[in-house]
Amino acid sequence: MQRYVSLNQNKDFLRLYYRGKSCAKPSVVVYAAKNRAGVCRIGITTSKKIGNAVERNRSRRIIKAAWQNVFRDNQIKGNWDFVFVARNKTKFQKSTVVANAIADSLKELGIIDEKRSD
RNA sequence: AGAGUGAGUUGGGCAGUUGCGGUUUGCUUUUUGCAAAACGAGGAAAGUCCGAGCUCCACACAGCAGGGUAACGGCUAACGGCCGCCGAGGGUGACCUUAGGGAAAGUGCAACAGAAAUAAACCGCCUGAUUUCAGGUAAGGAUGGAAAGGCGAGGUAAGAGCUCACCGGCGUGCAGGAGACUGCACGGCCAUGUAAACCCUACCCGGAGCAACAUCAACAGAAUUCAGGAAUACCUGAGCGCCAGCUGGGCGAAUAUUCGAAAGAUGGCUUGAGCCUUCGGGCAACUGAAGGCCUAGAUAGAUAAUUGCCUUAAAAGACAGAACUCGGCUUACAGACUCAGUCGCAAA
RNA sequence: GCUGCUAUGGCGCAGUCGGUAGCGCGCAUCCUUGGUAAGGAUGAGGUCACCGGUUCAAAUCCGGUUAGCAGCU
Repeated sequence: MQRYVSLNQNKDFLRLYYRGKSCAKPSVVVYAAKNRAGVCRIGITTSKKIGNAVERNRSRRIIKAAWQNVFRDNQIKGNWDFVFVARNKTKFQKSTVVANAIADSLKELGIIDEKRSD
């Protein structure tokens, strides 16, 4: 299993916000777009509205753990860039809840198959 | 048992599964990848309010300007910090608070009210004159935060430190103390408040900050001047750039420097005024010796997710995330625990 | 991470060597007009971001807190 590759350029985030497909859930917002990098890359946004540094770090870790569960349990067609935006509820939720939310979002966007996500 | 005071500790633990960060070791070996091991956020990491180390700017210089501190003695690398102690204020008490030099060097300000605000006569009182006034007087009234030291007695035409006792303040002398200061005696009777207003006195401070700075890579542009003497090299004068503000003074010039543009890699980056234990010195802050230990170094940013058990009356919950590093201060903080004083009540 | 600046009526701003806080636009009422706009008159609206200190007295001086904004490779 390969570790995640993170997005760190502001232009990558802007590209997903303007060009990518999006799906909003109460716990997390997902943006997705295809890339040519050969791997799947993710970026996590935690704004100052979430809270102080501890709460932002907490949200980031929960999303990262949820993404690792989704990436392990599902087959992703092609290479995509993802941006996950934390919301106010994220820091109070378990990572399993957030993982279900991400999986549902990716199904709606047609990135993963319905069958494999049991 | 109750109320209250001070000081300190802690800030969940254990195990399983899936994962993360740099380090070390081994295998593979151009990078890289794989495996194993131990380690991996705080008491405030926060605010950035002080003080230092470190780096660059003349290994940093002088004067002015500017800023800071403020009883006294000590501790410290240093400090605006800490300890002790003095004065003042508060509390029945344990104890707490305290930017606490100088207003007799000078200047400014003191609104409104009040007759008058640093200088005195509005009412009143007394004397002369006789209803216009002149003089004396700070006892009493009224205003104010503050009204000419307070209060009592003598004294006087009425009054007044005019005189006296006590208290307060100032000065001098003596005694005690390391000193601030305290106690006693004597003297004269004067001094509003404000210095977190300017200021004076004493002491301290050069500037900027790890996004500093160094090396490598990359880079399209601009500037590096003029005069005189001389030998292209040097000297003199002016200019330019840098040296936190001004003045002096200093430094600089072609594989170099400065400005601009671009923003990438590596170092700086963790062994340090370090931590623990024992013994010694000191009332204490702190310090000396011996022994032991190595305890985060990321660069969009690593400590997570999930399950079970323990602790708890119950629920793992408060405040909160290192970013060059230390010493403090301030602010935020659920719960739990320890120690030492105090007060009144009851009982013995 | 570091360095600065700001907070005053609904909005934009004065006032900061202390002495009872104002201006413009906006708002309300009245006048003017057949009616409206413009104009004129009157009025309301303020914990001077918050907490403490100095002072007789603080928007102002001093310390702390909160929020917002700007700059630095």
